[in-house]
Amino acid sequence: VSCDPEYYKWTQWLFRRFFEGGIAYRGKAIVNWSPTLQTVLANEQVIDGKDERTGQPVIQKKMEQWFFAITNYADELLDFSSIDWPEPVKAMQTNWIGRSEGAEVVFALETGDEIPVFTTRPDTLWGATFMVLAPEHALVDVLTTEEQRSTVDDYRIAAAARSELERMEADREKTGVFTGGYAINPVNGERIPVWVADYVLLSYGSGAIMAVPAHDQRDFEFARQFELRVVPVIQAANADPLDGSTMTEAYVGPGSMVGSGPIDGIETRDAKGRANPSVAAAIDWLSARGTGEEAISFRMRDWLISRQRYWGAPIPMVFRADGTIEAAPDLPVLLPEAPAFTGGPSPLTTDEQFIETVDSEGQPARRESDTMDTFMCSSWYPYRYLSPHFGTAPFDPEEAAYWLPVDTYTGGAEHATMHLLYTRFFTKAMRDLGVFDDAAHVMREHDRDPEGVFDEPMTQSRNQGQILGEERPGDRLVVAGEWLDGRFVAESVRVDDHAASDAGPVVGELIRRTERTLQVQTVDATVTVEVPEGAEVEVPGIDGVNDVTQLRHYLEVQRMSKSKGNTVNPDELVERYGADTVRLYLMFAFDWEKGGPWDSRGISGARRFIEDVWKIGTTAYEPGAVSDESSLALRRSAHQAVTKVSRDMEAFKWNTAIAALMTLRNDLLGARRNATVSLDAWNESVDLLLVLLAPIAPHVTEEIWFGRGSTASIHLQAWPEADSTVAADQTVTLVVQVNGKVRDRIDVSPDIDEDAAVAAAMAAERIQKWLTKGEVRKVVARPPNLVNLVIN
RNA sequence: GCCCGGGUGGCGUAAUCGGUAGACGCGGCGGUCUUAAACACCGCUGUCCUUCGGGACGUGGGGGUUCAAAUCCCUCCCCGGGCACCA
Repeated sequence: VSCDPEYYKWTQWLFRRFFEGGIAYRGKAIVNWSPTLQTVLANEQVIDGKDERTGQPVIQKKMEQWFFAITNYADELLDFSSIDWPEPVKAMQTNWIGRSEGAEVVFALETGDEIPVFTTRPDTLWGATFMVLAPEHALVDVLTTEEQRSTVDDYRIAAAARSELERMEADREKTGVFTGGYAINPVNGERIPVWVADYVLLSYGSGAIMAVPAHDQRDFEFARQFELRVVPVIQAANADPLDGSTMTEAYVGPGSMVGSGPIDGIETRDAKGRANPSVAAAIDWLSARGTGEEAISFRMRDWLISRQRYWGAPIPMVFRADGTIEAAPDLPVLLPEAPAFTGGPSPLTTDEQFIETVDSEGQPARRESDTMDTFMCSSWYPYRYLSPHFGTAPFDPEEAAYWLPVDTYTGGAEHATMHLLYTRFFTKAMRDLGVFDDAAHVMREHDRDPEGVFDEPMTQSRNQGQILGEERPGDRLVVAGEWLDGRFVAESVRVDDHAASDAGPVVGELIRRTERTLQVQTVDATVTVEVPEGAEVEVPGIDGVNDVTQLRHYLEVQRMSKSKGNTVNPDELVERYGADTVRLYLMFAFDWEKGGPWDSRGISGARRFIEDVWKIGTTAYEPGAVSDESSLALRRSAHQAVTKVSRDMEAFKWNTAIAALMTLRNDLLGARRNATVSLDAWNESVDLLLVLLAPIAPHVTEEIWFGRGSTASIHLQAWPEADSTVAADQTVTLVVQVNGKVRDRIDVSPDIDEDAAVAAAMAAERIQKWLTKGEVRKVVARPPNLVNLVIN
């Protein structure tokens, strides 16, 4: 329970370690502020300019906050080589981290200042015809001439007022203003104008760019908007030379460098970074001259963990009277129990009892009133599970040495760039700050190598899909009434699933209902039907006076939500079918990693299966005329099920594991009918069915298990291993193809050799007529499964 | 626009290495039981043609490689998810 002080004491303890180790720091930055939630949010928690919880817009605000230096780990976080995680999650994290290779190039200003610029295309420097700074860039003030001052100030104020949402609007026309200042292009000494525009973001790179309009679409649009020079420096093969004054879009593609001094003629490709010859040449040339160097830039920002909220663990820091900051000496720093909630700012900011404290020297000081992002608590909880009441550290090193890392972790893919990224970072930071040192020591004492054990929190991860709402057709309505101004005003509405389309003036499926207005899909149109109070509504099967609210409208397949009325209540299902049936159906009816729409009809098959297992396991079996052959056949089925279920469970293929168990069920029912199976074979097969099913249907299998005379729980039984001799097929089907098409199937021994297989194929009854149609030119034999005869 | 998934019967899905397409289940059809219905049980169920022997077609579309393609290659279309003025 992460809100319990026994837990968050250790969250705070970890924060303190992070602070002492330089991972946690206080910084001033432009951050996401949610006016709705009255708090700042991490970048990861802002989606399309809106907060991920309530979907309300977020604004940008400059504030001093606590950050974690997750960017220190950017490169290591890109390395997934030691873990088995889903491709989409790895791709999302990779994109989120956003590594770009390029160069940092320093532009000198006429004021004497310098502006470093990050670019992935240093080879196009000779085509840089202007510079652009983000509106918030510190040097804008310095650069702006008196003439341009008011224009620039107005633009910056307007940019600040613009929400993140507006700034991101696609296809927005480029805006910007000239500062009046100039920079010197370091490669050719050219004087280029410096502009301010909000398409340049302060948060990425250095907040300033060199603009190469000929070869960057955004710069091109800006150049055309403000009539700036366009100078091409890439010549595509077999094409006319580009003309900067007539180009209609930027050229981004391969070719060779032109008008670029020392790198003229060098090939340029689509490759990134040094893999592109022109980029490599430019970096080398810049480094040699000291005007630039190779550089890597990341899209990911440091993790902002301050929250102006009541809940969450208080950040255990103290502001001292002399302006310095230190860690709170005693942990936990408890949340006050009952602060005054005003609906405004966090109640902690006004709780003087909480705020007032003393520093490590006993001098009056003030507490940090912000709490930590709750993702902080979830970043390390698997470690607390090891020893939830351990008193002297976040976890018991003995347990950590034994268990870590987590073998398998499952959850939704929506956590890809939040929880699953944070927890990887957290583990790496904990490792580097020595939090796992004691556990590593224990491992060495037991002659185990701790190398790499604490690099990643979870070795294997899988994402489950989502069960969506069930599709449902709307009621078929027959509406009588009259047309009035394009609407149909009803006198009566009747539900009739079989009504002919000419059974009334408006007949069709109810698609939507809002209050007393119906959308009815007729054969050729969607009709809006107004149902006045007092109009007659008739719903067969519902007694008494009916009302429009009893009409059922169409439900499309989409996420379950109360407001859409498409939820399925698991408690009701468990009540009706039993927990084992519901669980089994959920595991059987979908590809676990994919999910899909709920189908209420299918659950009967799961229920039937459980009932069959019950009958098989609880009704005495009485063998009749026993044959070794059928006894072995049943045992084979059971042992093959062991193989399939074991393999499928490891692969999270619950649906096919259950299908294999259903096949065994079918064989057991058949065996009981024929009664030719020995009692031993029957009992062995039933026991295997129960043990294999136990993880999926734990209650019913346990009850049957004890009923069959066992004294120990089925869940304590060893996982069965298949006997490969028993599981081996006695005969296999040899497929005989003619020109790749299946023409016959014959039963053969599994160890048939190639010659015998071909001979059997040539002798197969249904092959004879094909043999008369031509000569056998070629034979492909894959005994014991297939023989293909090529005839023409 | 870029990056990931995915597209197979009426439906959910299956097919481990390029080798029997459709396992398992739902639904549907036929039958047994029943006064009847439900339940249960048995059989059939990709599409089309058929002289009932069988034949043709079939895994989003088109093209290719191969004795053989749901599976590999090229190309296009559609659906879901993520990112996106990231220099």
